Amino acid sequence: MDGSEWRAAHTQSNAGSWMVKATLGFMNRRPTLRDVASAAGVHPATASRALNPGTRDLVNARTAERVLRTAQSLGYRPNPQARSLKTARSATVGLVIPDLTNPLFPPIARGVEDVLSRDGYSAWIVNTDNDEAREAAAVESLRDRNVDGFIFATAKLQHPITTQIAAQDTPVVLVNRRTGKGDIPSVTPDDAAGVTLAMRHLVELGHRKIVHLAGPQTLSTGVNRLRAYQHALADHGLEYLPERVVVCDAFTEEAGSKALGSLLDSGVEFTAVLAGNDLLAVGCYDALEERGLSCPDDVSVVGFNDTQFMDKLRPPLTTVHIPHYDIGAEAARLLLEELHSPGRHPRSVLLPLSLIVRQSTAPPAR
Amino acid sequence: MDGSEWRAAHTQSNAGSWMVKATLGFMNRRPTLRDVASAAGVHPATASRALNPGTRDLVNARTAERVLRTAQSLGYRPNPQARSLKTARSATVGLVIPDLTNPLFPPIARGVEDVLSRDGYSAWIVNTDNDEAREAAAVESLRDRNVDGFIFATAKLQHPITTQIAAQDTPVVLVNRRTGKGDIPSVTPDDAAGVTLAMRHLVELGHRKIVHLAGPQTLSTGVNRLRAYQHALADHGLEYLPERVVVCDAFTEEAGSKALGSLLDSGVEFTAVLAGNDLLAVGCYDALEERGLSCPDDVSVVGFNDTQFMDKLRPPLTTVHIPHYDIGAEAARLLLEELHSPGRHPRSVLLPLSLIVRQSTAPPAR
DNA sequence: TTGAAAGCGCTAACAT
DNA sequence: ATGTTAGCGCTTTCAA
Repeated sequence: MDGSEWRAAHTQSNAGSWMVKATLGFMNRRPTLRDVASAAGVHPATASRALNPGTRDLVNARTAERVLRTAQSLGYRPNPQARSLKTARSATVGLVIPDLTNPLFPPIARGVEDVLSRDGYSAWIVNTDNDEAREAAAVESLRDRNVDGFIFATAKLQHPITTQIAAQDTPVVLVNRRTGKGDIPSVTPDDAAGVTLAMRHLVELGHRKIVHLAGPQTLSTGVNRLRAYQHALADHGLEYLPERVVVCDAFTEEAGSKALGSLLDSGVEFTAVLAGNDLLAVGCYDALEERGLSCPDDVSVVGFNDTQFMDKLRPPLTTVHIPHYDIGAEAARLLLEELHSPGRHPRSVLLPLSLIVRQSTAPPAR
Repeated sequence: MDGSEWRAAHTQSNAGSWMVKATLGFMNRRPTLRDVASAAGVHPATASRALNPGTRDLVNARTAERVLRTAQSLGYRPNPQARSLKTARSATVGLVIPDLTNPLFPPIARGVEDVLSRDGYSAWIVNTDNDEAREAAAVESLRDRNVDGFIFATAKLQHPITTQIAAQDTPVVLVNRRTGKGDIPSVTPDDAAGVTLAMRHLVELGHRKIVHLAGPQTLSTGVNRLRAYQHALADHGLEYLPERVVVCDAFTEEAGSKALGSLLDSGVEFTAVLAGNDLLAVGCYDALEERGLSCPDDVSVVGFNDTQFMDKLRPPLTTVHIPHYDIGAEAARLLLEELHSPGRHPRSVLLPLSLIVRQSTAPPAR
């Protein structure tokens, strides 16, 4: 049977329709399948078959038609819990997000939802607040609710939870970040390519002393961007100096401010900063301002992600643009594939990105 | 029985625990209540009573203890769908949001989730994309899933959907916006007070010609802030000129840019803008920049909401700060009250706010 | 092509 | 204090 029809069958809104009946006194509860069946003069099993596109052709066309019309006129809507109890599926997907207030994630969530809903699925969004215990609890709760698959935006290089779930034949797709082994399908920006673009831009402006605020080295984004920074230095014939890298313990404004602050105060020489992401870059702005320094006059800054408002900052942030919405959409597509034909062709996708040059980068003063 | 205990009972994470059993070959499916019961040597009904804090005292203390331990050791987790099917409750609340990429809403959602989860409830977040049809579909889908209540961040002055749902004795709380009749509990910022603060600030700086970019007049926030603008003018002995107001059709950057653009191009004189919210204010920045004008040198701008990054704009935006997280948290509290004791004391809450003065406001040039 | 019957996992009224 | 029974609303064998 065609799963997508099965799910899409009752997705259309009959909003308020049974309420009309209720108000008119025909019925004071939601109609059930039995109600439809008896109103149509058939057995509930027949009504069920008629109502589900996948089994519809097991029933006489005229009967099916009659059942459909009856259901429509009663404003019947199937009870997903009952269906799920019976079938052990739920047409629902868990979307696990580390922090919804990070502007990177809402557009990704939108992409996920749009693609899923086209296929009759919905997303259950949970926030883990970057906390492993909360994540474990949230995931258990989603499992309890019989979600058919997961999309994780919380992957770490070592992330037992995704491994466990994937091992249980529950479809999983990672988004934005990957795990270390790379054995789980994922949709991420091409971190290395992004850093390459950013570094070339800085070098072309004339920068030779470029520091990197690296993200947590427990995350693929943190590690990949750091490595790409090192490679870019080599490619441009520049020396890699360990003191020019600070590893931040979180992708937050505060961590960025602290990291750049420590560099500025340490006497390490540099004219440009490659920040691990936009929030770290915003933290750089804070650190510079606190010390009366100017961006880009004293220091150039490049971010990563091109999140909302980065074009409105002072100064507007030069950053690597990633296709947020598409990342989510593509992740949902991979998951749907996996749901429809398990194990067919798992794969990981790197999405292309581009450098957006704004006013936070300029040639070095000297 | 104590509902909160009932729900909280199995909220703790046993992550992976039954998986261990499965791996060890004791069982290859999730243990059910029957499994627990038979392992503990009692009838499923007894196990159920023992497992639910609210009915626990109906059963022998030692038996209860044994059932609990058995459940724990098997890694038993109740199936919420089965429970919901039986009880017609779900310990779940629908959170209806117009647009998750508007930075106003994620912190509100966090507040909602935190308070709900403390009481064993979870939130189903749905995005309506400001579209009535999508909203209707989403709400129907939540109803299908037996949510116990709703929190709407999408209220319009005329908003049949909330009225309908509230009329069916489903608890509803509005957040950020209210409906026209004001008969549904709500938690909103004190729009009028906020505008009063903002206007006083502008007047004290010396502004006399202040325009207002009003939000949609279908929304309480749009209407309340416009009215408060008019009252503030009167309070300060300033004349209200209709041409100094532009009503925007959405709270978006684009609408703000268009609105201020039309004012600038129309020749209407003004030295300051009271924007209906931060996104409209950001739109003002765009319009000013396009015309080579400077904020605050040529025009002062005040926003509303103090959303993320408004302190990092160029120039940093003077805006009315509202307690985002608390708004969500308080809404969840009201809903929980309503859930626990329906019809006890419905009420609406206005949360206090404060003006954050930054660099987008300055005395007028002349 | 349709109906009968069973059961997903749980709770609650009733009986003991 | 515990067991019996029924049923929430649905799907899916199996039988006719």
